[in-house]
Amino acid sequence: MTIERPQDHEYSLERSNRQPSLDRVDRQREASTIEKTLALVGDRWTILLLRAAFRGIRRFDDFCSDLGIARPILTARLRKLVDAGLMTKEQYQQHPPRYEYRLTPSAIALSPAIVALVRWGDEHLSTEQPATILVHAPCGTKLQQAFWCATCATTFGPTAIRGIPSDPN
Amino acid sequence: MTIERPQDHEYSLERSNRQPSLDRVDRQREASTIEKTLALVGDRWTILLLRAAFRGIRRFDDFCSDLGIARPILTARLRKLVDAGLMTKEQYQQHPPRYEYRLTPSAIALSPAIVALVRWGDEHLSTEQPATILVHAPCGTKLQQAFWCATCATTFGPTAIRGIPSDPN
DNA sequence: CTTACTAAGTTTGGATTTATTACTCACCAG
DNA sequence: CTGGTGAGTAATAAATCCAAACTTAGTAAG
Repeated sequence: MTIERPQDHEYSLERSNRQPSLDRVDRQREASTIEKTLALVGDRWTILLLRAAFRGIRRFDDFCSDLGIARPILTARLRKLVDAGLMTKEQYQQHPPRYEYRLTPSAIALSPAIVALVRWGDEHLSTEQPATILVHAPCGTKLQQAFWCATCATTFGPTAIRGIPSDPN
Repeated sequence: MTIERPQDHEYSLERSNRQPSLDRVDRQREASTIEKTLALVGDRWTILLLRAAFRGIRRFDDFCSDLGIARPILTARLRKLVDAGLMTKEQYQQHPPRYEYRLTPSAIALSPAIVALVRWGDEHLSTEQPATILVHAPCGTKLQQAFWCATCATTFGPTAIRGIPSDPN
């Protein structure tokens, strides 16, 4: 009994979607958002790509040589990010048509996650001094990252987090 | 808040040297940490696995049914995480030998990144209300996440981040 | 006017990685 | 001795990755 998928190749790369069994659909409600998030940015290149974009890289060949990513994969990733609204492709020159890719506000909102990953790697995986450190621009102090409670006006660590069922009403 | 990218390649120290081989090595030094990080947690399952562990899941089959992950992949991912020191495998019962997998402090330190991803997904990818929301345990207020400057004693957003070359001591 | 070059891709074919289905192994319960 | 469970392994099918070559559209050099 084969499980032939109907062809919905909107994004060829997203087709790794798992075929839901029934209890999976149930879990869908709870977990699908992060699954969607990871389907979008959870591969080896996408975060690297976004990070390069945060560093100011905008053009196809610059991404290519900066990351060492193969061209077809870069094409696919850029297209996926553009389709997802994380980047825009803009023509910056008419005569030889040339494009550049820019981050949208939605992608910029991902920076806490990327920063957290970079910082974790620097602290737990790196043997030597990281080459660059992230600082608070106005004062140059090394950046820290924290959970923040507006009510208590305090920062806190991961042990003080709790997940509660959302109560929309 | 303006959509100002936190760069503008004024000081692109690293890109001045365009030698392909050198450039690669050079990039190594700067980027290898995040590349290692992503090699470890940057696939579709590992983050999901960690998130399940954060929710309290510890046993092989529970991961399996909670995530819908295939067994061989779960085996591989768990082994990778154990090897990397993110989880421990502990025998909790002798007679039929049974194991449970627990997060190490190193993995718990990843929670800001995972939380940031979950939150981003909830805000930018989800159509409906997320099923659970994360709150500050003592007071129940919805958690926020921020960059924090110890010197200025203030929180700030991604636009106030700058990367500077690290200056050891 | 032919050759060379650049930016931004696409095509091709093979190597590598991931996933799925089916199976093992050790133990326990009846 | 049959069936069930937890924790895997094996074999195979499928998707993905990458390198290198090719395309396209325009510019520059000789």
